[in-house]
Amino acid sequence: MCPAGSSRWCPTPEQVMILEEMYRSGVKTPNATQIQQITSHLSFYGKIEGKNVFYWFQNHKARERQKLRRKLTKQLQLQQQQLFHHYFDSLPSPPFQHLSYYNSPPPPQQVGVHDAAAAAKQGINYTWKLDVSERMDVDKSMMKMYGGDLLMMVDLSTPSLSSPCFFTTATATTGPPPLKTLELFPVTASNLKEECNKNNNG
Amino acid sequence: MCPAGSSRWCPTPEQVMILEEMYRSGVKTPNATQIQQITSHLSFYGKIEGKNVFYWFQNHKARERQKLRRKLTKQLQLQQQQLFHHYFDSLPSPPFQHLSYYNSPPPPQQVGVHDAAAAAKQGINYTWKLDVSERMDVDKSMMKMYGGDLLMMVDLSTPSLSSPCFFTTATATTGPPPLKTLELFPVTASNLKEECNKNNNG
DNA sequence: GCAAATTAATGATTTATTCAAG
DNA sequence: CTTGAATAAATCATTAATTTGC
Repeated sequence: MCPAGSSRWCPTPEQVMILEEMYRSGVKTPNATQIQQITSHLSFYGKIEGKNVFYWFQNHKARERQKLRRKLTKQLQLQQQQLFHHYFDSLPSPPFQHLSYYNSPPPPQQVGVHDAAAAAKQGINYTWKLDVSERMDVDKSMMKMYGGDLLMMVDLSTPSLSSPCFFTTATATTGPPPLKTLELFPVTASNLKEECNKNNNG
Repeated sequence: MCPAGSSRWCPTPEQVMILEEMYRSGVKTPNATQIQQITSHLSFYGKIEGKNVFYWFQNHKARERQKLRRKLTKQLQLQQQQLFHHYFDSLPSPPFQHLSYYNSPPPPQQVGVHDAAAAAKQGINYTWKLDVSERMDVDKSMMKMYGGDLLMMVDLSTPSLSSPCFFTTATATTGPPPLKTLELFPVTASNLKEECNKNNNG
């Protein structure tokens, strides 16, 4: 909430909602007329003046661009992974004819922890087992979902790269995986998000 | 509990608790690696596979959004009702010059909507009132904002030219301005549809 | 109390939209 | 302009909660 004698505008949820809807509708750089109309309209929902609207659109536009740029760089980083996938997809005879694809690496704000040291600092110590035999099950079910379309799941081999917030305890390839590590389930990831954002901003 | 030969996954309370905790902690769209790790982990508490985790996050995210939207929409509509009264209660003695503004097919360089059909599909139909007497205040704030760049201000005199989608509502010479236009307050297409669905289902 | 009927939640699929690369 | 990749929205389908009449 907004402090009583705040020196700056605190938009109400309604105001934000309307502004965002207008932005989506194509109003990116309203002129003075539009700004005033918007201001008049929004003043019903709370204290507001023209410059607030002006700044809002300026900032919002800039930050959308920023988001886009970030997404673009992420996309570039993704290229490697995709090449990786295509490589596996073209393999002659994998255990299954088709591998499934179903999701992407998370957006930057969810990743954020870039190394073990940072993770350790915040006391995040996920330690999970990955049962290779289960991967096949998933692949099969995924195959159904997307009708035989390509793959994913393969980046499991590089979890520490694509998903720095999680650690995977390497499972020995011989014998059934011991389940004891399951007890180390994520106790709390309470400040995971903040840390991730913080790191990501840097 | 879950029927024996159930066709769908029935999460245990522990699984749900953990999933929700992760969601709150910032995991909104886990990638394949994370999904597998989560799956492996949750499998300790009961039968589960990757697609269940995948779907759970998809659904949970969507339904949280939906909940939020619904809440805001309700609030908005409530306040719009209040605005209806507020507006007419505060009407000075007519006749005033009022302008109605239709959110435009914006100029090409700011377009987010690619054609009229798309715009129509999105239900873009803002209709606002503008009290001309308020424009003076704006000019002052705008001047300050733009630090002497007066170009911004001049198009106030020709709103219908600079923004072809501004209409002037002829104020009836006999009686008050038409009241019904306020009902056309900004309502997004998604909101409408959502409400329709809600009504149909209920 | 207790099922049949009804409603609400939610898991699973399908469809539409968005963005950018070719 | 078309297409691929990814996501979100909408929808379908089943399970859980609940209401209702006995």
